[in-house]
Amino acid sequence: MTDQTPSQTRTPRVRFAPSPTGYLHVGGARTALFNWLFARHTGGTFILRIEDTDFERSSEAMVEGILEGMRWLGLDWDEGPFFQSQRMELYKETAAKIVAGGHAYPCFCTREALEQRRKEAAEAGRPPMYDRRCRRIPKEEAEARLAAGEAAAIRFAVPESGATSFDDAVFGTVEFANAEIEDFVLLRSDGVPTYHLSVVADDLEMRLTHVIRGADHISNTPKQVLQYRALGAELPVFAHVPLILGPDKTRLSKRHGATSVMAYQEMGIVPEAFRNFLALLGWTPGGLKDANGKDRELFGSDELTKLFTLDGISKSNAVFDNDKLAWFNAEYIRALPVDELSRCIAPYFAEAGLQASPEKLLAVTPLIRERIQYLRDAVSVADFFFVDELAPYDAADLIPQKGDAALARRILAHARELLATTAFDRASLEQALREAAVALGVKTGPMFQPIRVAVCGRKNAPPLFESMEVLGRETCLKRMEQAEAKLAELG
RNA sequence: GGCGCUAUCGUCUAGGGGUUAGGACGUGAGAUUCUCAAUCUUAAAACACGGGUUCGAUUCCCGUUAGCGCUACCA
Repeated sequence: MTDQTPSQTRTPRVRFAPSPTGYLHVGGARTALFNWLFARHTGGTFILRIEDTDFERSSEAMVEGILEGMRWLGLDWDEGPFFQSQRMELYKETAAKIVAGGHAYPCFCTREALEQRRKEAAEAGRPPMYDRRCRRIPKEEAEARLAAGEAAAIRFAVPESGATSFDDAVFGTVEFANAEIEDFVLLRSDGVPTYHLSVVADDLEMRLTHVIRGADHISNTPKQVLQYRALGAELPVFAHVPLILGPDKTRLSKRHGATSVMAYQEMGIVPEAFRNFLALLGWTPGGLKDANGKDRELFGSDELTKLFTLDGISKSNAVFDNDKLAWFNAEYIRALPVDELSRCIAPYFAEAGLQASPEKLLAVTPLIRERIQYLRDAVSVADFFFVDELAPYDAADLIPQKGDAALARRILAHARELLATTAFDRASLEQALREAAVALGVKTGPMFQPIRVAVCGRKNAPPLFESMEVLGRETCLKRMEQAEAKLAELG
């Protein structure tokens, strides 16, 4: 049976509840994004809750890492961060309520005994479920043992027959036979709640209307539904989001490369691009065509929040495609105003140890913005603007066609003379050098290559005249002389 | 193994009982061009398989297969 709840009619309250056992990873980021988009779309509340009940694996550094990732992505939360480690009383009270209702019981089995039995079951080919032996201990006996100080975990008493189901906003009705659900632990013998208890207690206490989370939680959901029922509480709307996979179609993990959100920041992904990309991984806005009748994919945050609904979420897992992310990123980079882009790339030059004044960077930015996919690429594309000495390059690159070194020499010598006197703006430079090409009887392609290599130190570079203008007469002449010397060496 | 979920180009996806199965990324070709990029044009590229239901299934149903998830006193 399925509980229909008024959850969908109340002002939505949703949450992102990561456990700080690692940095904010791509999958978590998308879950957070979906919750955030949903909250912003509906005018609801987005809550951040840190699930740090696993003290061994949780750390403060990871909490900070997660918050950093959230901030970078621009996913601002309205309440929290709340820490489960600070809400222990709530969980104990909730467990006590469930016990009082007769839906849970103390279990005196030790971890070791449990493990042993599981092993035996595995060997015997039996399902490794808890055998519910402590459920049969008479109440008085159990209380006596508790009173005597015997350690006990609290287990939920799952109905032995029937089925538990829920209506998922993405997957529809999902049903599990109760016989398949084991008597899971609510409270460990040291009094620390398990995930199963703490989510339910918190989701209830925080009055969440929707639980949007990874599809890996589908099988946990009946355990939670059972608790809602035991507590006489109404169910939130569950919406399970398909998982993000690596290129080999296994769940995305470290061995697929960058998996931490901040690694993408370091590569020079812009947050808007990442959001756009992530949003479209497992979700599509309904039937949006551009002027040419093609499906649109570029959506800014405002548009994303306007468009986002749960029923656009797909059911199948999605492979994380770096190439597509790079494309989104390049699109966003090109759409950025020049001054903003130049501020965005500045840190990468500093990191590379290059002195890049804001003024010069601003002049360089329009020359490279169509040539980078990641912000970080700016350094490798534009470093020659900011170095005193060009990195060594192959002198052979100076020679335009079929080893005609003499031609290269003539071009460079002629151009150098010209550049000593012509006005150093792009238009004048272009005019002068084009005329020179005619004078030398050389096509523009071969004409410009030696100059480009001499001035930029590479065969592929931003537009020549604009680059020379930024570089300035002095630098250009110096570099051309050096190139001529290199050519001479070559013989 | 058990349980659950899923299945359209290489990838993200649209579509839906009768379509030339649409778009995007990537890839190939061409155009443009001072190189590279950007841009434009263009090409190749998919309904996992087998049974039903139906006049007709890629679409609905069942099964198979595959993938993924869960199977802890982790979350």
